[in-house]
Amino acid sequence: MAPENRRAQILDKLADHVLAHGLSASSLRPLAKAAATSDRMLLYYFADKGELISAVLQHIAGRMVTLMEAAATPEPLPYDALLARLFAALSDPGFAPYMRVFLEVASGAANGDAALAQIGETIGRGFLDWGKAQLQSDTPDADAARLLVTLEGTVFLRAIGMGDVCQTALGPTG
Amino acid sequence: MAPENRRAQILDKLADHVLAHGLSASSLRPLAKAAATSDRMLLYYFADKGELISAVLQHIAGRMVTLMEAAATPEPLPYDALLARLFAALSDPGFAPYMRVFLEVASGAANGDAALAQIGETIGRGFLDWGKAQLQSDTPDADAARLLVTLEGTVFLRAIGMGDVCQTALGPTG
DNA sequence: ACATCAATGTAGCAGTCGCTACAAGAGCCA
DNA sequence: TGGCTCTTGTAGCGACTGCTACATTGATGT
Repeated sequence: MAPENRRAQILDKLADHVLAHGLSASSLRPLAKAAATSDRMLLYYFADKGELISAVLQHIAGRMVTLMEAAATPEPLPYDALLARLFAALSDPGFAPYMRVFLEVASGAANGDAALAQIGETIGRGFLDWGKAQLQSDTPDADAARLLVTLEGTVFLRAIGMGDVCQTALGPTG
Repeated sequence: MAPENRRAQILDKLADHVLAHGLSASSLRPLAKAAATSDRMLLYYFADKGELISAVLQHIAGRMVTLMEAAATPEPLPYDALLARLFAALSDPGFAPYMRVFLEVASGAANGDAALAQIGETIGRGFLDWGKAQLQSDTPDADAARLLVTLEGTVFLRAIGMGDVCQTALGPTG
Protein backbone atom coordinates (compact mmCIF):
# COMPACT_ATOMS: atom_id res chain seq x y z
CA MET A 1 0.00 0.00 0.00
CA ALA A 2 1.12 3.52 -0.72
CA PRO A 3 2.66 4.93 2.43
CA GLU A 4 0.32 7.90 2.55
CA ASN A 5 -2.71 5.66 2.47
CA ARG A 6 -1.17 3.41 5.09
CA ARG A 7 -0.47 6.39 7.31
CA ALA A 8 -4.03 7.67 6.89
CA GLN A 9 -5.42 4.26 7.70
CA ILE A 10 -3.32 4.02 10.86
CA LEU A 11 -4.32 7.55 11.83
CA ASP A 12 -7.95 6.59 11.69
CA LYS A 13 -7.54 3.74 14.13
CA LEU A 14 -5.35 5.83 16.39
CA ALA A 15 -8.11 8.43 16.54
CA ASP A 16 -10.58 5.72 17.56
CA HIS A 17 -8.30 4.69 20.40
CA VAL A 18 -7.66 8.22 21.64
CA LEU A 19 -11.36 9.02 21.57
CA ALA A 20 -12.15 5.84 23.45
CA HIS A 21 -9.39 5.90 26.06
CA GLY A 22 -8.01 9.44 26.22
CA LEU A 23 -4.54 10.86 25.68
CA SER A 24 -3.29 9.67 29.03
CA ALA A 25 -3.88 6.06 27.98
CA SER A 26 -2.28 6.63 24.60
CA SER A 27 1.32 5.58 24.89
CA LEU A 28 2.95 4.08 21.85
CA ARG A 29 2.40 0.43 22.59
CA PRO A 30 -1.37 0.60 23.23
CA LEU A 31 -1.75 2.87 20.22
CA ALA A 32 0.18 0.40 18.08
CA LYS A 33 -2.00 -2.44 19.26
CA ALA A 34 -5.13 -0.45 18.41
CA ALA A 35 -3.80 0.16 14.91
CA ALA A 36 -2.77 -3.49 14.50
CA THR A 37 0.87 -2.60 14.10
CA SER A 38 3.95 -2.07 16.28
CA ASP A 39 5.35 0.91 18.14
CA ARG A 40 8.32 0.52 15.84
CA MET A 41 6.10 1.23 12.84
CA LEU A 42 4.35 4.17 14.45
CA LEU A 43 7.73 5.83 14.73
CA TYR A 44 8.38 4.90 11.15
CA TYR A 45 5.33 6.76 9.90
CA PHE A 46 5.64 9.61 12.41
CA ALA A 47 8.82 11.42 13.38
CA ASP A 48 8.20 11.11 17.09
CA LYS A 49 5.35 10.85 19.53
CA GLY A 50 4.68 14.57 19.48
CA GLU A 51 4.12 14.59 15.74
CA LEU A 52 1.95 11.51 16.06
CA ILE A 53 -0.27 13.05 18.71
CA SER A 54 -0.56 16.26 16.75
CA ALA A 55 -1.61 14.35 13.67
CA VAL A 56 -4.14 12.29 15.61
CA LEU A 57 -5.65 15.35 17.22
CA GLN A 58 -5.94 17.11 13.88
CA HIS A 59 -7.61 14.02 12.50
CA ILE A 60 -10.01 14.04 15.43
CA ALA A 61 -10.70 17.74 14.88
CA GLY A 62 -11.57 16.95 11.28
CA ARG A 63 -14.08 14.34 12.38
CA MET A 64 -15.58 16.80 14.81
CA VAL A 65 -16.05 19.36 12.06
CA THR A 66 -17.95 16.76 10.09
CA LEU A 67 -20.16 16.03 13.09
CA MET A 68 -20.81 19.71 13.59
CA GLU A 69 -21.68 20.27 9.98
CA ALA A 70 -24.25 17.55 10.33
CA ALA A 71 -25.63 19.37 13.36
CA ALA A 72 -25.78 22.76 11.63
CA THR A 73 -29.14 24.38 11.12
CA PRO A 74 -30.22 25.55 7.68
CA GLU A 75 -30.99 28.98 9.09
CA PRO A 76 -29.32 31.03 11.85
CA LEU A 77 -30.95 30.85 15.27
CA PRO A 78 -31.22 33.44 18.03
CA TYR A 79 -28.84 33.05 20.97
CA ASP A 80 -31.11 31.23 23.40
CA ALA A 81 -32.38 28.76 20.84
CA LEU A 82 -28.90 28.00 19.52
CA LEU A 83 -27.53 27.55 23.03
CA ALA A 84 -30.27 25.11 23.91
CA ARG A 85 -29.74 23.22 20.69
CA LEU A 86 -25.97 22.95 21.10
CA PHE A 87 -26.24 22.03 24.76
CA ALA A 88 -28.48 19.18 23.75
CA ALA A 89 -26.04 18.19 21.02
CA LEU A 90 -23.17 18.07 23.53
CA SER A 91 -25.27 15.76 25.65
CA ASP A 92 -25.27 13.26 22.82
CA PRO A 93 -23.02 10.37 23.81
CA GLY A 94 -21.52 10.49 20.34
CA PHE A 95 -20.07 13.88 21.15
CA ALA A 96 -18.86 13.15 24.66
CA PRO A 97 -15.55 11.52 23.65
CA TYR A 98 -14.60 14.60 21.68
CA MET A 99 -15.29 16.79 24.67
CA ARG A 100 -13.26 14.53 26.94
CA VAL A 101 -10.29 14.78 24.61
CA PHE A 102 -10.78 18.51 24.23
CA LEU A 103 -10.70 18.87 27.99
CA GLU A 104 -7.54 16.82 28.17
CA VAL A 105 -5.96 19.01 25.50
CA ALA A 106 -6.86 22.12 27.48
CA SER A 107 -5.41 20.63 30.63
CA GLY A 108 -2.18 19.75 28.88
CA ALA A 109 -2.04 23.21 27.36
CA ALA A 110 -2.49 24.80 30.77
CA ASN A 111 0.45 22.74 31.99
CA GLY A 112 2.74 24.14 29.35
CA ASP A 113 2.45 21.82 26.38
CA ALA A 114 2.81 24.24 23.49
CA ALA A 115 1.71 21.78 20.81
CA LEU A 116 -1.50 20.98 22.67
CA ALA A 117 -2.12 24.70 23.26
CA GLN A 118 -1.82 25.40 19.56
CA ILE A 119 -4.15 22.60 18.57
CA GLY A 120 -6.61 23.48 21.31
CA GLU A 121 -6.76 27.06 20.20
CA THR A 122 -7.28 26.06 16.58
CA ILE A 123 -10.21 23.86 17.56
CA GLY A 124 -11.61 26.51 19.87
CA ARG A 125 -11.46 29.24 17.23
CA GLY A 126 -13.12 26.88 14.80
CA PHE A 127 -15.97 26.40 17.25
CA LEU A 128 -16.25 30.14 17.69
CA ASP A 129 -16.48 30.87 13.97
CA TRP A 130 -18.91 28.04 13.43
CA GLY A 131 -21.13 29.34 16.23
CA LYS A 132 -21.01 32.84 14.86
CA ALA A 133 -22.18 31.60 11.47
CA GLN A 134 -25.09 29.83 13.15
CA LEU A 135 -26.13 32.88 15.15
CA GLN A 136 -28.84 35.33 14.29
CA SER A 137 -27.77 38.35 16.31
CA ASP A 138 -27.09 42.07 16.23
CA THR A 139 -23.87 41.47 18.13
CA PRO A 140 -22.59 38.16 16.72
CA ASP A 141 -19.05 38.46 18.08
CA ALA A 142 -20.12 38.97 21.66
CA ASP A 143 -22.89 36.39 21.44
CA ALA A 144 -20.66 33.77 19.85
CA ALA A 145 -18.11 34.36 22.60
CA ARG A 146 -20.79 34.02 25.28
CA LEU A 147 -22.04 30.88 23.61
CA LEU A 148 -18.59 29.31 23.58
CA VAL A 149 -17.81 30.27 27.18
CA THR A 150 -21.10 28.81 28.34
CA LEU A 151 -20.75 25.57 26.42
CA GLU A 152 -17.17 24.97 27.53
CA GLY A 153 -18.30 25.65 31.06
CA THR A 154 -20.85 22.88 30.77
CA VAL A 155 -18.18 20.53 29.44
CA PHE A 156 -16.02 21.30 32.46
CA LEU A 157 -18.81 20.87 34.98
CA ARG A 158 -20.12 17.69 33.45
CA ALA A 159 -16.64 16.22 33.73
CA ILE A 160 -16.83 16.53 37.52
CA GLY A 161 -20.34 15.17 37.79
CA MET A 162 -22.18 18.47 37.94
CA GLY A 163 -24.38 18.08 34.89
CA ASP A 164 -27.37 18.97 37.04
CA VAL A 165 -25.92 22.43 37.59
CA CYS A 166 -25.59 22.91 33.84
CA GLN A 167 -29.26 22.08 33.49
CA THR A 168 -30.15 24.56 36.22
CA ALA A 169 -28.02 27.21 34.59
CA LEU A 170 -29.44 26.80 31.10
CA GLY A 171 -33.01 26.03 32.02
CA PRO A 172 -34.31 29.52 32.73
CA THR A 173 -32.21 31.10 29.98
CA GLY A 174 -33.00 28.86 27.09
CA MET B 1 8.35 15.88 65.54
CA ALA B 2 4.91 14.45 66.10
CA PRO B 3 3.95 12.41 63.06
CA GLU B 4 0.78 14.39 62.41
CA ASN B 5 2.69 17.64 62.34
CA ARG B 6 5.29 16.09 60.10
CA ARG B 7 2.62 14.85 57.75
CA ALA B 8 0.97 18.26 57.66
CA GLN B 9 4.30 19.92 57.00
CA ILE B 10 5.04 17.55 54.13
CA LEU B 11 1.54 18.06 52.77
CA ASP B 12 2.11 21.79 52.60
CA LYS B 13 5.22 21.44 50.48
CA LEU B 14 3.56 18.82 48.29
CA ALA B 15 0.75 21.27 47.63
CA ASP B 16 3.28 23.90 46.59
CA HIS B 17 4.78 21.47 44.11
CA VAL B 18 1.48 20.35 42.64
CA LEU B 19 0.32 23.94 42.26
CA ALA B 20 3.58 24.88 40.59
CA HIS B 21 4.03 21.90 38.28
CA GLY B 22 0.69 20.15 37.97
CA LEU B 23 -0.44 16.62 38.73
CA SER B 24 1.19 15.18 35.63
CA ALA B 25 4.60 16.25 36.95
CA SER B 26 3.87 14.90 40.40
CA SER B 27 5.28 11.42 40.58
CA LEU B 28 6.64 10.26 43.90
CA ARG B 29 10.29 11.15 43.45
CA PRO B 30 9.80 14.77 42.38
CA LEU B 31 7.23 15.21 45.13
CA ALA B 32 9.65 13.78 47.68
CA LYS B 33 12.36 16.14 46.52
CA ALA B 34 10.00 19.10 46.86
CA ALA B 35 9.19 18.05 50.42
CA ALA B 36 12.87 17.45 51.23
CA THR B 37 12.30 13.79 51.93
CA SER B 38 12.29 10.49 50.05
CA ASP B 39 9.67 8.60 48.09
CA ARG B 40 10.13 5.93 50.74
CA MET B 41 8.91 8.33 53.42
CA LEU B 42 5.98 9.58 51.38
CA LEU B 43 4.70 6.04 51.33
CA TYR B 44 5.33 5.86 55.03
CA TYR B 45 3.06 8.80 55.77
CA PHE B 46 0.51 7.92 53.07
CA ALA B 47 -0.87 4.51 52.29
CA ASP B 48 -0.28 4.77 48.56
CA LYS B 49 -0.08 7.37 45.86
CA GLY B 50 -3.83 7.67 45.53
CA GLU B 51 -4.27 8.58 49.16
CA LEU B 52 -1.40 11.01 48.91
CA ILE B 53 -2.87 12.80 45.89
CA SER B 54 -6.29 12.95 47.53
CA ALA B 55 -4.78 14.48 50.65
CA VAL B 56 -2.79 17.01 48.64
CA LEU B 57 -5.83 18.03 46.62
CA GLN B 58 -7.92 18.45 49.73
CA HIS B 59 -5.16 20.57 51.21
CA ILE B 60 -5.12 22.66 48.04
CA ALA B 61 -8.89 23.01 48.21
CA GLY B 62 -8.55 24.29 51.76
CA ARG B 63 -6.11 26.94 50.63
CA MET B 64 -8.45 27.96 47.86
CA VAL B 65 -11.30 28.41 50.31
CA THR B 66 -9.08 30.74 52.30
CA LEU B 67 -8.28 32.71 49.17
CA MET B 68 -11.96 32.94 48.29
CA GLU B 69 -12.95 34.09 51.74
CA ALA B 70 -10.46 36.88 51.36
CA ALA B 71 -12.10 37.77 48.05
CA ALA B 72 -15.63 37.74 49.46
CA THR B 73 -17.62 40.96 49.50
CA PRO B 74 -19.20 42.20 52.72
CA GLU B 75 -22.57 42.46 50.95
CA PRO B 76 -24.14 40.33 48.21
CA LEU B 77 -23.78 41.65 44.67
CA PRO B 78 -26.11 41.41 41.68
CA TYR B 79 -25.20 38.83 39.06
CA ASP B 80 -23.39 41.06 36.57
CA ALA B 81 -21.32 42.79 39.21
CA LEU B 82 -20.35 39.55 40.93
CA LEU B 83 -19.46 37.91 37.63
CA ALA B 84 -17.21 40.81 36.70
CA ARG B 85 -15.58 40.76 40.10
CA LEU B 86 -14.93 37.03 40.09
CA PHE B 87 -13.70 37.05 36.52
CA ALA B 88 -11.18 39.67 37.55
CA ALA B 89 -10.22 37.59 40.57
CA LEU B 90 -9.60 34.54 38.38
CA SER B 91 -7.31 36.69 36.25
CA ASP B 92 -5.09 37.19 39.28
CA PRO B 93 -1.93 35.15 38.76
CA GLY B 94 -2.22 33.98 42.34
CA PHE B 95 -5.37 32.11 41.38
CA ALA B 96 -4.17 30.66 38.10
CA PRO B 97 -2.34 27.65 39.59
CA TYR B 98 -5.51 26.56 41.36
CA MET B 99 -7.47 26.75 38.13
CA ARG B 100 -4.79 24.77 36.29
CA VAL B 101 -4.99 22.01 38.88
CA PHE B 102 -8.77 22.14 38.88
CA LEU B 103 -8.75 21.70 35.12
CA GLU B 104 -6.41 18.75 35.44
CA VAL B 105 -8.69 17.20 38.05
CA ALA B 106 -11.66 17.61 35.73
CA SER B 107 -9.74 16.03 32.87
CA GLY B 108 -8.75 13.08 35.00
CA ALA B 109 -12.31 12.71 36.23
CA ALA B 110 -13.60 12.71 32.66
CA ASN B 111 -11.17 9.89 31.93
CA GLY B 112 -12.60 7.72 34.64
CA ASP B 113 -10.59 8.50 37.77
CA ALA B 114 -13.24 8.16 40.48
CA ALA B 115 -11.16 9.75 43.23
CA LEU B 116 -10.50 12.83 41.13
CA ALA B 117 -14.16 13.02 40.17
CA GLN B 118 -15.21 12.98 43.80
CA ILE B 119 -12.73 15.69 44.80
CA GLY B 120 -13.57 17.78 41.75
CA GLU B 121 -17.26 17.65 42.52
CA THR B 122 -16.67 18.60 46.16
CA ILE B 123 -14.67 21.64 45.07
CA GLY B 124 -17.21 22.55 42.41
CA ARG B 125 -20.17 22.35 44.80
CA GLY B 126 -18.22 24.45 47.27
CA PHE B 127 -17.78 27.09 44.59
CA LEU B 128 -21.47 26.95 43.80
CA ASP B 129 -22.57 27.45 47.39
CA TRP B 130 -20.04 30.20 47.93
CA GLY B 131 -21.26 32.01 44.84
CA LYS B 132 -24.88 31.66 45.88
CA ALA B 133 -24.07 33.25 49.23
CA GLN B 134 -22.44 36.16 47.43
CA LEU B 135 -25.37 36.69 45.09
CA GLN B 136 -28.13 39.19 45.45
CA SER B 137 -30.82 37.65 43.28
CA ASP B 138 -34.44 36.59 43.08
CA THR B 139 -33.35 33.28 41.57
CA PRO B 140 -30.11 32.50 43.40
CA ASP B 141 -29.94 28.84 42.39
CA ALA B 142 -30.19 29.51 38.69
CA ASP B 143 -27.93 32.54 38.86
CA ALA B 144 -25.28 30.76 40.88
CA ALA B 145 -25.35 27.93 38.37
CA ARG B 146 -25.01 30.36 35.46
CA LEU B 147 -22.16 32.08 37.28
CA LEU B 148 -20.30 28.83 37.79
CA VAL B 149 -20.81 27.64 34.23
CA THR B 150 -19.56 30.94 32.87
CA LEU B 151 -16.52 31.11 35.10
CA GLU B 152 -15.48 27.53 34.40
CA GLY B 153 -15.91 28.28 30.73
CA THR B 154 -13.41 31.09 31.01
CA VAL B 155 -10.97 28.81 32.80
CA PHE B 156 -11.25 26.33 29.96
CA LEU B 157 -10.85 28.92 27.22
CA ARG B 158 -7.96 30.68 28.88
CA ALA B 159 -6.15 27.38 29.09
CA ILE B 160 -6.11 27.20 25.30
CA GLY B 161 -5.06 30.80 24.79
CA MET B 162 -8.51 32.25 24.17
CA GLY B 163 -8.61 34.73 27.01
CA ASP B 164 -9.57 37.42 24.51
CA VAL B 165 -12.81 35.58 23.80
CA CYS B 166 -13.62 35.53 27.52
CA GLN B 167 -13.17 39.27 27.56
CA THR B 168 -15.45 39.65 24.56
CA ALA B 169 -18.06 37.41 26.15
CA LEU B 170 -18.11 39.17 29.50
CA GLY B 171 -17.61 42.72 28.32
CA PRO B 172 -21.17 43.51 27.18
CA THR B 173 -22.76 41.51 29.97
CA GLY B 174 -20.89 42.82 32.97
C1' DA C 1 21.29 -1.44 80.76
C1' DC C 2 18.26 -3.50 77.94
C1' DA C 3 14.26 -4.16 75.03
C1' DT C 4 11.05 -2.16 72.06
C1' DC C 5 9.33 0.29 68.45
C1' DA C 6 8.69 4.29 65.49
C1' DA C 7 11.32 6.74 61.88
C1' DT C 8 14.43 6.61 58.11
C1' DG C 9 18.11 5.13 54.61
C1' DT C 10 19.65 1.85 50.99
C1' DA C 11 18.75 -0.89 47.37
C1' DG C 12 16.13 -2.89 44.26
C1' DC C 13 11.96 -5.15 41.84
C1' DA C 14 8.85 -5.58 37.95
C1' DG C 15 6.68 -2.86 34.77
C1' DT C 16 6.19 1.01 31.36
C1' DC C 17 7.98 4.97 28.80
C1' DG C 18 9.86 6.90 24.19
C1' DC C 19 13.07 5.59 21.14
C1' DT C 20 16.77 3.08 18.32
C1' DA C 21 20.36 -0.25 16.43
C1' DC C 22 20.43 -4.12 13.57
C1' DA C 23 18.96 -7.27 10.39
C1' DA C 24 15.91 -9.51 7.30
C1' DG C 25 12.30 -9.72 3.75
C1' DA C 26 10.22 -7.60 -0.57
C1' DG C 27 9.91 -5.40 -4.70
C1' DC C 28 12.52 -2.76 -8.39
C1' DC C 29 16.24 -1.50 -11.74
C1' DA C 30 20.75 -2.57 -14.13
C1' DT D 1 21.70 -12.17 -11.21
C1' DG D 2 23.10 -8.73 -8.26
C1' DG D 3 22.56 -4.72 -5.88
C1' DC D 4 19.27 -1.04 -3.74
C1' DT D 5 15.75 0.96 -1.37
C1' DC D 6 11.42 0.69 1.12
C1' DT D 7 9.21 -1.68 4.79
C1' DT D 8 8.97 -4.46 8.83
C1' DG D 9 10.36 -7.60 12.92
C1' DT D 10 13.32 -8.44 16.95
C1' DA D 11 15.54 -6.95 20.68
C1' DG D 12 16.94 -3.93 23.73
C1' DC D 13 18.54 0.59 25.94
C1' DG D 14 18.28 3.96 29.67
C1' DA D 15 15.03 6.48 32.23
C1' DC D 16 11.11 6.53 34.92
C1' DT D 17 6.87 4.49 37.46
C1' DG D 18 4.73 2.91 42.10
C1' DC D 19 6.10 0.19 45.55
C1' DT D 20 8.69 -2.93 48.97
C1' DA D 21 12.20 -5.91 51.61
C1' DC D 22 15.72 -5.25 54.69
C1' DA D 23 18.68 -2.93 57.74
C1' DT D 24 19.78 0.80 60.76
C1' DT D 25 19.18 4.61 63.77
C1' DG D 26 17.42 6.89 67.88
C1' DA D 27 14.35 7.64 71.37
C1' DT D 28 11.52 5.74 75.06
C1' DG D 29 9.95 2.95 78.78
C1' DT D 30 11.12 -0.46 82.40
